[in-house]
Amino acid sequence: MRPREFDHDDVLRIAFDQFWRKGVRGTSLSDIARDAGVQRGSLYNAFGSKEALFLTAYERYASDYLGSVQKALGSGTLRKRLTAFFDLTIKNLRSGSPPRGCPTTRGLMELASVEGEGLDETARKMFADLVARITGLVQQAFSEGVERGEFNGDPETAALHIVTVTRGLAVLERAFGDEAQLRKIARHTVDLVLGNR
Amino acid sequence: MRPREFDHDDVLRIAFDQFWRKGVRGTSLSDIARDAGVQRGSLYNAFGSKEALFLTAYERYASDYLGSVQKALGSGTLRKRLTAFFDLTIKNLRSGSPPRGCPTTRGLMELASVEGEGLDETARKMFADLVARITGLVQQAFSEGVERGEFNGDPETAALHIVTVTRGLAVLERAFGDEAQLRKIARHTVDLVLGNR
DNA sequence: ATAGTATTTGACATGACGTCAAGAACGTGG
DNA sequence: CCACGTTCTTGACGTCATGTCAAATACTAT
Repeated sequence: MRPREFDHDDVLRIAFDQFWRKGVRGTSLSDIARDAGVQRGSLYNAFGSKEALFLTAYERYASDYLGSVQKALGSGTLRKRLTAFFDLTIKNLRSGSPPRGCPTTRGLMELASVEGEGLDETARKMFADLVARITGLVQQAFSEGVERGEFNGDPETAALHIVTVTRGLAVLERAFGDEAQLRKIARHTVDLVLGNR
Repeated sequence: MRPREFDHDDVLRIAFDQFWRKGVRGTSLSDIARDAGVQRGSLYNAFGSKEALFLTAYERYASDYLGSVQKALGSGTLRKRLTAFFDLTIKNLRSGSPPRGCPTTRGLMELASVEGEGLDETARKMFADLVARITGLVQQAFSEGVERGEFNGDPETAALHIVTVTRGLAVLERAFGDEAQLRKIARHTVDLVLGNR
């Protein structure tokens, strides 16, 4: 076996960063190859296609991100948990300079086209899966809140509402880029759901 | 002057439909030209570029859509107005078969990339403008609700929250495509904001 | 050492966007 | 009524993207 001349993980990091900044369709393999100091052909050999490279790179991100969501939602009062979750969400979609928005939401809206047979459908499932898992974690936080008398209502509906707001924040971020506004909406939402204080 | 051999508006409709279905970057001018029975060159002559064609086509949609939002939010109790607004939102993003999602949200997330100088920034402003106008209309509905004693709270914050939820619905639609779930979230949001009935 | 195998590399095919010059169709002024 | 100019159309071209392939290359394991 001839040894690979580049680091698999380095390329994945570089690729994800480019995809995040410029979108999947807006990023060419030549860009990534140049940035990584690799020949384009080597990327095809290692990953198969641009789509496959994206999926692999995104999976790394998704698993990391899910971990931090779990951590944010894992301890403290329900109010603390939700606040931490919103903080994490906003921090994520305002990361980078200039900020890059939410990779999941951006990817989902960009790739989940209608005709989608090939990648589009695979990618859609991946994004949808992440959103579903996150919703599950939020729902669990609400359920525990019910047990502790911090919340009375349907945990599933409440979780869906919270996650919907976070996805909406990802959209508003692209539209306005006003972080203070995003925080205001987040605070308002928590107050609305849990009562004013 | 040689007369144009195709209908300007027909092409805009066809183009917007394609952009909506497959995304801006996912649609080629050849596709549109074939669909419209026009030579690709004619499109360049008439509109200048793919981006310009998209902007023109989108502007038509935006102005129509803003009109229907205005209508939905224009009369009845505040609860009726918000419900009509959510109904319109969901109907819009579930239109077509298969459903095509929200063109504004999809376009915004697809095009509002970071490097964005040229089109990206122009398009971003256009999308952001529509979202801002809609927010204004919702805010006005809340303000009138305050005057009539149907609501007490900050209209601006409330409007931002509502619009955030509608943008979030556009994202969840792509992820899950479950219309009943979207309606449930919408109903829950109205109840949350206006009190349980 | 050598044979085998995976990686690299460069050439190629296809299809996208966009430009350009030449041709075609129509109004208009003599 | 005819030639002229303006606009639209058409096809060829350049560039850059994705993806494939065969040949060259550099290790590993026998």
